[in-house]
Amino acid sequence: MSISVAIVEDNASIRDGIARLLNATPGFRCNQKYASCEEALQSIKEPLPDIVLMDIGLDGMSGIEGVRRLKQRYPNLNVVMLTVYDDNERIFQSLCSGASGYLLKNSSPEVVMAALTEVHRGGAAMTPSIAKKVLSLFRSIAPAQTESHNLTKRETEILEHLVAGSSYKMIADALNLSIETVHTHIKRIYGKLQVHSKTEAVSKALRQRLV
Amino acid sequence: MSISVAIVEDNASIRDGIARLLNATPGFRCNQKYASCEEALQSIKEPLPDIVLMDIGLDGMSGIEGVRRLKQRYPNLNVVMLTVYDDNERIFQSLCSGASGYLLKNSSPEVVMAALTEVHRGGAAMTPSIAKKVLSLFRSIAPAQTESHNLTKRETEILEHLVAGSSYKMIADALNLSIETVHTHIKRIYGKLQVHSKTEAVSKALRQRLV
DNA sequence: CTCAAAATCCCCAGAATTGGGGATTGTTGA
DNA sequence: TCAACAATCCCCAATTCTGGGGATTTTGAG
Repeated sequence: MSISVAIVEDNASIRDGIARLLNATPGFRCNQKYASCEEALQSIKEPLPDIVLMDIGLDGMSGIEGVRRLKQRYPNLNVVMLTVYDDNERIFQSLCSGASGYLLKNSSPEVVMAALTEVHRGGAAMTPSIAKKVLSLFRSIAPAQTESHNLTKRETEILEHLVAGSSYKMIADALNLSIETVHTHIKRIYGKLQVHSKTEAVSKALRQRLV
Repeated sequence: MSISVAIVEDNASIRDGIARLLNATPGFRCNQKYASCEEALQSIKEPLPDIVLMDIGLDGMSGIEGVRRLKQRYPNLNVVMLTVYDDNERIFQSLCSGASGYLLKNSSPEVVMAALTEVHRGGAAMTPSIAKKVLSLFRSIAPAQTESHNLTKRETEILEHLVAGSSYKMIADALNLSIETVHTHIKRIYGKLQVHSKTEAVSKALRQRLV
């Protein structure tokens, strides 16, 4: 079965050009074309396309807001941005809004097709220059790593359950342990993390990426 | 001028195989091979290779620590991870340590070559499945989106104290409230966040960047 | 001004957590 | 082989949370 692609793009000639290209390429088809996010949000329906190609610089709602709303309504829908913008802010917003890919309009048709194929397989796609910026953004917002508290395997496991919000009893049931054993492990965890409550432990665990 | 590549890889047959492949491919050359990070850090020198291909699962110093030290000494050196691991933690650590790419060992030679070319051009390279995980990690550490749970100002304030690990009594003291007031606020917070304990609330708050 | 929302306070009872004690059984590295 | 450590389990008492009820006062937007 070929990959069905929907296009959201205000420039009619670009829109039709991409659609024609897709329909002329074995393995792809395009039967949904929209000139705006509003139109897409209103008209798109089951059966959903496999992938939505989304422009950013649209009249009315921007493509970034568009992908946010599309993903909200259809969380499993794959949206790939296809745009001329390569500034950090737009990349950042798009990816945070749930886009599965970010391509620049100067990409060759082969690159776009390859990207669509990869996304359809469950991956994500970016042009290398975008990937570079993503990595840079990634480092800029990454929390600092801290020293190891050398928790044992069991302790780490129990800490994960704490983060999930489980009570002593729930953890005991899940791991087939006595509540007292869970109690003991948690006492040791508190000692190693230097905390005195579940909330503190959870907070520390999440902030320091212990889980 | 061809792209010069150094290899850090403990398995001799893989190491020599990649080197042979590179030297047999027009546009690439490989004249630096190391079996460990220690060896690479000691022997690598000007003129630096254009790119270092780094394994992760090495004897002695891991490739992640290796890229950190290499980038520390040569900030402009490009390092690409080539590994069998695809867990979030190793990806995260590698990229934060300064890697310009992350490839899986099951990638075809063509993909590896293409990635090296892109990195040499100043981009970054990832296999699509890795890119997917990077985007997911990206979202997980991205700064706040605004109030989706419409907590009031007071409720948010109290949630912050919960995240800090405070007890009802400590919060009451800090905000000059009665414990019962804190109790009431927390009951409302639980309702809005759809949780039933402090740990769950803290976990949700941190994961969704509500604080 | 007026009304709804926010913020404040109170009681109760069952459940859960915390911090002290202990103890036994494996595993494992020196 | 033996000590250190991980993992398991138990008791007790004090404290803290959670989930129901209520209630009153402040505040802010229309």
